[in-house]
Amino acid sequence: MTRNAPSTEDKIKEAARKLFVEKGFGSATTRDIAECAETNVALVNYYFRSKENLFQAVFQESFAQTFVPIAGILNDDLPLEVKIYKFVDQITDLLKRAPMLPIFILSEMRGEHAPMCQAMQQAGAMQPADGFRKQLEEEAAKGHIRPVDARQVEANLMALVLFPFLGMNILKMKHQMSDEDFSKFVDERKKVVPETILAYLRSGLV
Amino acid sequence: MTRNAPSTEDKIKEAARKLFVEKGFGSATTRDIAECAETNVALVNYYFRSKENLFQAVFQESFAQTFVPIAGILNDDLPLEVKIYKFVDQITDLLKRAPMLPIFILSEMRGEHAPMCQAMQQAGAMQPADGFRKQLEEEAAKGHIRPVDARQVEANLMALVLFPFLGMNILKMKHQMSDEDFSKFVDERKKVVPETILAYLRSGLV
DNA sequence: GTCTATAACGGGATAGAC
DNA sequence: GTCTATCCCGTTATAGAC
Repeated sequence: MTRNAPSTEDKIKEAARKLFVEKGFGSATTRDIAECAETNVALVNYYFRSKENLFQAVFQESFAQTFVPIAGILNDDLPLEVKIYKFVDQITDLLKRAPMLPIFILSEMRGEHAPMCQAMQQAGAMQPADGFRKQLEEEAAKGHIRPVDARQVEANLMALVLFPFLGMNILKMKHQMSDEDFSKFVDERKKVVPETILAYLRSGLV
Repeated sequence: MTRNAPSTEDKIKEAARKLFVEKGFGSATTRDIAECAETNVALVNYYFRSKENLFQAVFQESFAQTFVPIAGILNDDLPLEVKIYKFVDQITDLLKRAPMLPIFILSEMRGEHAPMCQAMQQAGAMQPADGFRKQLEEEAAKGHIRPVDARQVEANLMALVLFPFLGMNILKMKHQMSDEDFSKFVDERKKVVPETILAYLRSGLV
């Protein structure tokens, strides 16, 4: 089972992924995409019928690639502390390989494409992290952590992990970071972020 | 001193702000903008010479409106705990009035417009929060908090405050929030976020 | 300053040959 | 499946009358 040469369809989708993520739906053109895929516009429309269609395909894959693992780990059956470290570690590594995915998803999910949200909600791409909520309630009942709003804790986790990638350009500029500096910075956060979350959960206990 | 009717130039800039923020540079058209400002495309180019020019004007104002207050409060001369509460409170209220600003700024700061970053860096729009760093060092020396990397703490603060607005659509969808629910959610964060930051700073002290 | 009209170009999409 | 050529429309920008 050797690695096949990618089909034209795949090359187009890859090119589309690259350019949509980099420039957004409005600024990426089908001509760009065709050229980047080393074909022509006719083939783009042959395989995907329209730019909008191609975008939907790319967006949904990107969304699944990012947010399904997030919900997955949160609902895993693991001790709380282990889970939080695992979450930060794995999502950080995932994002280091695709740093523009979060800003792409969040920025395209407005304006004309805002209705997509609802569509994906119904497609079940967006599980409410119920397992995580229950776990927090149980730990609070046992007195291991203080009682908390699970939505707030989940938002904090997502915020702390995603933000450096969302604001990558600003961070690099502000602190004059090279790519390598940035990579170190987010690796350090594999320690900082879980400590932050756990300090909050454990604060105010008698 | 009564409220003057807005000049044509101001109406155009307002319309541009609305549409650029809502749809992004690529998807907003000068026709949209002209119509929204109740004029015509000729006047848009009369006042701003090009779409790109108009965009720059709008973007720089938006950037200053968002990130200058952030750096400002962090460098204020206030006790640490007071400052953190003030920061979260004021930035949250600011963003409640302009919830799309953060996603607009971060999403436009890529691709073709990425070079803008450097331009604004040099324009001094991006002070490194040096006062805040020194304050954290002093407090650590006094044993009030543990020794920390100021960049990480600053990133945490920004992340926790900005993220709900960056991910507004996802949050609302995920938790089935109305506008009012969302407003309550971010108001609750005026307590959660400072507690989170302070718990981290104070954790591990003997 | 403001308008109408139009130029000049680039965009998405398709027809039709191979 | 793949290509070239082309259509048609929307877009940015400008010319020129008022």
